[in-house]
Amino acid sequence: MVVSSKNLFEKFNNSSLIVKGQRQALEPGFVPERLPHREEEAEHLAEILSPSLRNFKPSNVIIFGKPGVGKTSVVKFVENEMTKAIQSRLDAKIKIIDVNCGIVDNPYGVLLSVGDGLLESWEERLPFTGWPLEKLYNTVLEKINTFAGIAIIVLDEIDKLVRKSGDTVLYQLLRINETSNQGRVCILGISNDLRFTEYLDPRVRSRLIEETMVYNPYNATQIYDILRDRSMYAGIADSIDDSAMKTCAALAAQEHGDARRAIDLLRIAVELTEKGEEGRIVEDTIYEAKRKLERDVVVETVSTLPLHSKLVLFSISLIDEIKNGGSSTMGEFYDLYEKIADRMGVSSLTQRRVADIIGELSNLGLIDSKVQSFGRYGRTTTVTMNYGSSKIKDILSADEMLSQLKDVKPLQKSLPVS
DNA sequence: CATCCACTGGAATACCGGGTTC
DNA sequence: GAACCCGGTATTCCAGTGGATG
Repeated sequence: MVVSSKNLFEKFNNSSLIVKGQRQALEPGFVPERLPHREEEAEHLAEILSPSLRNFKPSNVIIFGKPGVGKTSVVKFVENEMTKAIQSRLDAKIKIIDVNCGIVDNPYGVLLSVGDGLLESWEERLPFTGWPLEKLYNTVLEKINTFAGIAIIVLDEIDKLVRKSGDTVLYQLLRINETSNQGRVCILGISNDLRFTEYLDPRVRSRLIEETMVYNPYNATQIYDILRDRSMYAGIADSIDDSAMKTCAALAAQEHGDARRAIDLLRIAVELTEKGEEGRIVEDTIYEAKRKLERDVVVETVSTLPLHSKLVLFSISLIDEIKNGGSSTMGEFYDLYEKIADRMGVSSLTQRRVADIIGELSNLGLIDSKVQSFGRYGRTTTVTMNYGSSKIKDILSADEMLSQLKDVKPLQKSLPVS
């Protein structure tokens, strides 16, 4: 091995030749100073929330829109602006509490986040489990009362919360305004799913949804503008071909106008270029970035799967291999899965549970599954692989526990001829 | 239109981390 | 600090259901 006399970090240290500005501008969480094609939405939201500056409770709002259409960005942007506005008015008592329901999706967690968001000092943090829900709720209520201002609770991915835990937390939060004589809460929900309100109790629905906003997907031109903006912030504008930027925008526009994906692509293209020699982002770099992104997503999702999901996926890929891309039925891969689990010395899950795992894998896009009826011969789910089974097996083999299965072959006789 | 297999929704159970009480 | 309470999560258990084919 050649050991250079230079410091090990030298080659990473000298800043990129491509990124001459803020690198964060290419990261998912970045909130720019202006939001191309979302100015009106930001203004509208600010208008809805503005009563809080005069100590009135604003209407509750729900923002709908597909992923990557700027919902969260607009909200974060307005939050920042509002924080600035509060600083110049000492009389306004406002707290903004962010809850990401994609992560915190149970009643206890949501109430806890609200309670912690109202804290004045670090010491009074609430226990993250253990208390009866009622006690937690009363504590939160008390805190809101002593705060005696307006708490704007931002529930990102509110649809996930409702789907998983129902609407009781929302009911409780809304009830604060009737019980509390001092503080007020305003709920700002962000949802990917237009229909989640169907799961709500009518009383909750009418009180929660006082205002709605629907953000439409961006088209290619709009994404192009966003990308140009971001490349300015990042200082990469001179290093990227216009055609590459257009391609990037076009690819993302095809996927429901998802600006986040466009920015992801751009970021990866930048990273690829930094490692390569050309020093310029061209159209091909974007396509290469796209392939890398897709590959990474599959590797990431497969390798972070829980053990039993991996085993199920493994069985499916084995059968897929034997049948040369054919589909397999519940009976087939469940038998195989049981054998594999047995060989590994772990107790197998029931078929019921495996049926759910199939649903999860299918949601992740790793497999396709559909229920098929064979008349007299009953009903079953058949699944097909979405990615090459050898590729999936490779990723799975990276798992220590599974590497020993590399050479497992299902017995031919266990597979009925289809 | 009966029949067959397993899909599917919900109740039940087990276990976990953590607080509370005595 | 043992025994118990609490809510969350994962899984199992059970029973009702679906739907095309023969």
